[in-house]
Amino acid sequence: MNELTERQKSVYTFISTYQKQNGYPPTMQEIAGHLKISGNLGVIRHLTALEKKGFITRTPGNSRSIRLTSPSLSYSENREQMIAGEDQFSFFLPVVGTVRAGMPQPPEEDIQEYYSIDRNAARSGGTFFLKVKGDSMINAAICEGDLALIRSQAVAQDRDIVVALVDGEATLKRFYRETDHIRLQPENPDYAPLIIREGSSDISIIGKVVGIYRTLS
Amino acid sequence: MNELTERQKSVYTFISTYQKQNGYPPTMQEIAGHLKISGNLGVIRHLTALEKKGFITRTPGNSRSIRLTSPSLSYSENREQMIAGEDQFSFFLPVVGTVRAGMPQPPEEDIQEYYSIDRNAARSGGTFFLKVKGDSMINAAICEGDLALIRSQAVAQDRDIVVALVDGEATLKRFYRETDHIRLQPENPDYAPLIIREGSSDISIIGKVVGIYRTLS
DNA sequence: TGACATAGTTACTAAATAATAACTATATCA
DNA sequence: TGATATAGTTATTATTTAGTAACTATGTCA
Repeated sequence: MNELTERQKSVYTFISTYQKQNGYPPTMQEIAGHLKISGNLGVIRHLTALEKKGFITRTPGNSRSIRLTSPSLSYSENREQMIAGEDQFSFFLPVVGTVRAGMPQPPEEDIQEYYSIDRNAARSGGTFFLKVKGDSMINAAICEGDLALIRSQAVAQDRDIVVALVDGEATLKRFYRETDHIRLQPENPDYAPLIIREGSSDISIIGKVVGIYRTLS
Repeated sequence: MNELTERQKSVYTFISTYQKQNGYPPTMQEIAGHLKISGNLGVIRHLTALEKKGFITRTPGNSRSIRLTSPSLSYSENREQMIAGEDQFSFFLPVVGTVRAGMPQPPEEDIQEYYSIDRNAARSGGTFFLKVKGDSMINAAICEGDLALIRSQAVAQDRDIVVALVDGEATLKRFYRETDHIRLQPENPDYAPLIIREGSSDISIIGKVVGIYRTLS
C-alpha cells in the first residue's frame, strides 16, 4: 500500500475490517465516525482517491457499495477462514513447505476465452486478463502465453508493470516517471524503451499487472 | 436444518448470487425487483422467515445488512444457474487480445497458507501448491515467491518441470531421461544438474509443475 | 368450517445514505 | 511566491432504503 497516504490507509483498513466483521461494507457516515471527522465529504474524497488508485470500486448512488479490489486479500493464514468464507472463493488448495530452487472495458468481440480465478482477486469490473505475446518482459519472468491479470487504472507508480496502448496495440512495460517524461522500459535488452513526453497522446496507460498465471501442459 | 419454501429458496439464492457478484448484499427493493413483486413487505416477510430459520441475520435499520449464516449451504442445485455458468464455485473474467510484449498427501503441519484456484486446474486430490524459494529455475521464468501448482506423480516426461525430493528437501528441476540415468537440470547456469542412477534411492520424483501463479503487489 | 401460514397488493412514512455547495487550513513543490 | 494535493468544517438536499398500515387471496390442516 505504498501508494496510499496514511489517512487513506486507515480508511482502507477500516473498510476491510468492517467488511470482515459485518459481511457487508460500511456507509460513508460510518467511515466518518471511525475517522472522527464530521460530515462525509472528507470520506467521499478518500474513497475517490482509493478508487482512482485502484484499491476499491463503487457504484454511484448505491448504499454500502464499496468493493475491495486488492488481490492480496485472497491469501489466508488458516483453513477455518477459508472455509468460513467459502462462497467467496472459487476453490482452495493447501500450500506446503517451500522449495529451494484502450480497453478499460474490453469489447465483447475481443474476448478470446474465459478463465476462472479467485473472486477476491477480481471483484471489480475493471479487471481482466491479457494473454502475453512476445518476450519483451522476459527478464521480469513473464513469458509468451502467460495470462496477465490487469487492473484498469490510468496512473501507476515507479517500477509497476503496466499495460500501455501504443499505436493501438497493447504492450507490457515497466513504468518509470522521470523529470519531464515517462519512460516505459521493456525487461529485455533487445528492446528499446518508450519515452512519453507531456502532451503526447498516442501512448496511454491502460492498467497495471497485478498477477501472472501460467499453465504448463 | 429447517426447510425452506420454494419462494424462500429463490430469495436465498438471489441474495447469495447477488452477494457474490457485487461484493455486498442486495436491498429489499432489489430483491422485490428480482421476484417481480411490487412493494417490499413481501420481501420483509421472506427475510423474517429466513432469519427465523437461521439462514440469514440482519441488523435492523441498516441498509444492505443481510448476512448469510451458512454460505456452504447451496441452493444452487438450480439448473438455470449452473447452465448460466454462475454456480457458486466459478467466476469468470474475459481474456482480451494479445500483448506483444515424498509428499503425495502433504501432512497438515506442513501447510503454510491457502490460496484459491480454478477447480478445473485441480481436478484430482493429489494437487497442491509449493512456494518457490531460490532462483534455480529463473531461466524457466519461475521466481522466488511464485506459487507452483504441483500434481502428484512419480513419473514424468522429458522436459517436464518436476518436484524432486533430494536429501529430504523439495526442489524444482527440469526432467530428462537419458541412456542409463535420469538428469534433473536446473534452469540456471550457476547450478549443477543432478544425476539419478538406477538404484539410487535418496532422490525421488514427487510431482510435476502444472501451473505458476504470481501476485504482484 | 375456521384457524393458520404463506404470499401478494397499494399507499405511506421515517430514517439512512450519498452527494453537493461553500468554505478553511496545511504541507509540498517548482 | 503561487499552484496543487490533501484534509477538514458546516449546512443542505435528493435519493435510497427499511419499515408500517390496511387490505386480498390461496392452500393446508384438524
